[in-house]
Amino acid sequence: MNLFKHFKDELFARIKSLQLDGRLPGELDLSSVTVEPPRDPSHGDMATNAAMVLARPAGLNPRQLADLMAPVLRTIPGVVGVNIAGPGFINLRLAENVWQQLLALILSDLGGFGASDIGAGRPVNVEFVSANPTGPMHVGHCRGAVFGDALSALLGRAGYKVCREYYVNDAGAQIDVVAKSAFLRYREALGEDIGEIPEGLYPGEYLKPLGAALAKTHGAALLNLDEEGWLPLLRDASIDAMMALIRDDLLALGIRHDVFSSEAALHRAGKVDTALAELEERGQIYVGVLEPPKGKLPEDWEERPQTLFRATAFGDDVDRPLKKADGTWTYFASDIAYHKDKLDRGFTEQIDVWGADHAGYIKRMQSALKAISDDKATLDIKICQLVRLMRNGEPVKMSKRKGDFITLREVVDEVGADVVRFIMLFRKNDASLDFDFAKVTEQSKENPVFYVQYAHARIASVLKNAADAMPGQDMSDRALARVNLTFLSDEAELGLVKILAQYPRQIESAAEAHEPHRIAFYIHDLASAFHGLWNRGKDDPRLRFIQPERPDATLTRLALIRATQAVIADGLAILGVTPVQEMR
RNA sequence: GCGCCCGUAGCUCAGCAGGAUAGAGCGGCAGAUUCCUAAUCUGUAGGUCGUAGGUUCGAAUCCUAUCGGGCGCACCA
Repeated sequence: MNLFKHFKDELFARIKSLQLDGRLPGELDLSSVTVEPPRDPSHGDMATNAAMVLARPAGLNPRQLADLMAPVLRTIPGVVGVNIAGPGFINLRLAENVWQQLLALILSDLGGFGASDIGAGRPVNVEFVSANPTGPMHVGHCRGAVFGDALSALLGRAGYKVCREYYVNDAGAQIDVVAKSAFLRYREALGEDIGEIPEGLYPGEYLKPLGAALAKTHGAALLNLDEEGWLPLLRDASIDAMMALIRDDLLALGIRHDVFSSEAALHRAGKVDTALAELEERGQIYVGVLEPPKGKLPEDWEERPQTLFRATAFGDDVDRPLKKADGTWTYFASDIAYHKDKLDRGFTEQIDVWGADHAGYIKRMQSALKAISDDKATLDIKICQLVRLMRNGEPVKMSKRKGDFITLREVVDEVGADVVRFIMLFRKNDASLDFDFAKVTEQSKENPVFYVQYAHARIASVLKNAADAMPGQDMSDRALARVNLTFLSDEAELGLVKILAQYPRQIESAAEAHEPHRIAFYIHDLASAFHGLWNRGKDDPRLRFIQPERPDATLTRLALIRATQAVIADGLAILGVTPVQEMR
């Protein structure tokens, strides 16, 4: 239930009636008219820019138009005051019972309050993580994983039919490297002394269990084969084992994908060939020579003709190679096929979540989807910036060298999935982020995870104390939804309801912008408003939530904080963070 | 050399696709605990929104240029 949308609909109806009366032109574009909370609450409860936006097409100045509209807006049920301010804002003040009814409505449908239908059941594909199956996930993957999952949940809440997808890069040369590394571990498991792992192979211990498993199922049989013989088998086994590791890591963060798409399968099914043939038919592929990059030339640069995609025709800066020197498809080529595959599965709205180091590929990928879909599909690519791990105020050093990188699992084990998730989401995705092990587990308001959790737990505690103080009183959600709320008129308490009222529009705008961090900030604000209210009871005992001698007032306030708690929990659920009932 | 991201209070960051006097936390200063968890709250000081132009009723937000920081830059994934 988006109250702002409700009043916007009412506003539009009033504008229409003015048009029918001939007091406004019949043709007006209302698309940029907004109804929002004013920046300063003293201005009113809702503000619209209608008079400013429509002034020119209506042939009036904003103040004149506002004067024309104001009397009509006063007739909207629930509006008790209309005033015109600034350059032509129209501010609406709403009756107390609007807020009282809204609170009752929230309580009658705690889970459904934030839900929106702006997605209208449209399918959207969110591809995230997509780490190469060469080992366990490391911290670098963490942010994209959490972001993608929260974005998916957010879109789900906004009425989209979301598919969480993982693209398995199981076709490249690095798979051979894992396979060969695993083969060494296999020999090791059979008792051989393999010595140092050679340069260029993966030295990680995580391949040992795979080696042991292979030794168990195959015995020494694989030793008799030449590389041609064992490599395919080791490839498959490695991919399976590594994906199992990765799924496990993801599960530790509470993440589950709906679909795992294999790059190798794409090739086997001939989908790369058909996708590229389609581009070819459209004349978007040609053989040409690229200009060498300006500035410092790559060591082994050679000027030669290449098979190129005409990316420049779709907004990219240069045309992009589709074939390597040896004639095989580039990664980009199979990525085109992959995005076409998603399109063929019905996803005209696609979102990719990438690390910052891939930012340079955004334009080409969007160009490609534009070309292959005939501009019928959209691809938004969200970039997650670097996370810097900090310990004792110092960045944690990580080198690519043996064993010296921090895994996702280590971080989750140390601070917990909830903390990891919240911290990752308490920042805009394209801003870099310091993750300080000490700070994120600190129990103080400086730590936003704690601060929000504390608000939730505090409410749980009040509800428990209330039950003790008023035995026999029904305090179930259903009972609270029927509480007489006409007592609710305190400015600060109504203020909390007004913040609750914004939740649905926060969901909608966050979903539209593909920015889950907005939800994190919103519930932080909500928690802050609650803590403020709580503390008023310190100064004035009559403002405490629990008033044993005044059951009506108590129930009213319980209703208020229960709704607050539910919205916090709902927001946390989108972020994938478990709300706690008590702090420890 | 080109492209992308970032530049907002001393520090860390928001700013709801152009709106009213630019917000929050930390840090500074001044306060609130016989009482629902003070693990919290209240007040106060602090900003030429990197700089310069432009677009219009109106710009932190859009456009151009410029400075500073990060990332990427044929054939790896």
